[in-house]
Amino acid sequence: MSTISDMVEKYILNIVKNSEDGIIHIQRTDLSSRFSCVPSQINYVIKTRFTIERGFLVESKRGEGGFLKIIKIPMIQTKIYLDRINQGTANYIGAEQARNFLNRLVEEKILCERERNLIWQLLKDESLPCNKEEKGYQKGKMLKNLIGYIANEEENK
Amino acid sequence: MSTISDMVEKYILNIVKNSEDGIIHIQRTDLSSRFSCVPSQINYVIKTRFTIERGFLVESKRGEGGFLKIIKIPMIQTKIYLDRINQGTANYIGAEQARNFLNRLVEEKILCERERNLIWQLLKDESLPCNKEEKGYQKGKMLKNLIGYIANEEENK
DNA sequence: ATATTTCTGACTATATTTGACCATATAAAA
DNA sequence: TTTTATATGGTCAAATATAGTCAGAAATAT
Repeated sequence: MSTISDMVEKYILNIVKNSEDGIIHIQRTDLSSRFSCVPSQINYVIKTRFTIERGFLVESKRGEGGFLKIIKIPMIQTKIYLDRINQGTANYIGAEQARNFLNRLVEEKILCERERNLIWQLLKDESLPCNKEEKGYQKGKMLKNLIGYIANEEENK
Repeated sequence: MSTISDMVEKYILNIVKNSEDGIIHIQRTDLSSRFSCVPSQINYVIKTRFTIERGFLVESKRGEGGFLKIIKIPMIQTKIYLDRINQGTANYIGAEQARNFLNRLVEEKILCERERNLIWQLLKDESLPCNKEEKGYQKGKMLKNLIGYIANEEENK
């Protein structure tokens, strides 16, 4: 009882698994023709299965020579970090919460002070020209991606 | 998976790298025949890859003995550079522009690679859950705050 | 019966490639 | 010296090749 999306997921996972460094390049059109589905279904699979929560980062490029780049990051570490900031609402992060989280990363020597300060310049509310509600989601998203990156870095040591 | 434009870019970069002073003269027609493309594609490569954000200036001359002169901008004093960039930093910043800018700061040794990578996690479009228009202004705002911070880093100590 | 997940397609966004037409510098001819 | 021919490079819009978004239909699970 496997859907097309499940099969596409397995197919991609397999390629990632057989790759040297957990980084692969594939083409959306190739996948969609391989599985006889519309191209946008590949986006659906990416969006629902290759998330930061599941330990993946995805980048892409359009036009001639376009591709999907899928990057595997270790989920366990990601999860630990995600759990730490996810006290309360899942995706919404307040300013205070964000600062506390960064400070904790400094305490744990995951970031140095300068790194924290630089990051804060982008994360602080004054850098986000939108309403309070949106600011919260932006901070959430930004921190999640930061976490994904850091977790990946740890792995590669 | 490399486009013609990518190859032309690499070819030129290599010549620049092997030059004494980072200044080279090449001919548009030579490049286009070498890579079997139309001459205007060389202009495309120049326009998209040899930008000021990436640290290049390009001059040219037409007619008999014409050429493209590609200049790798040498290191400038940190503060002057930041001020110039800050002046030139529009309110609206595209993703490519942002990345080029960060890379430039790394080249100038204003940021180290890790700092750039961390910052990119917050600045990239995937971290900004809003429409394209807003993303541009957010990146502009974030970069300005980042620059402001770096420019005053000494005094803030 | 309703909620959730999956699938589809029309429309959008972006990167690259191509070609027709334009601009300018130098050399040759008048 | 002025005009004309030749040799470069520049611009811009259209064609092509990818990928992304979103809303609604269809299928599946609860």
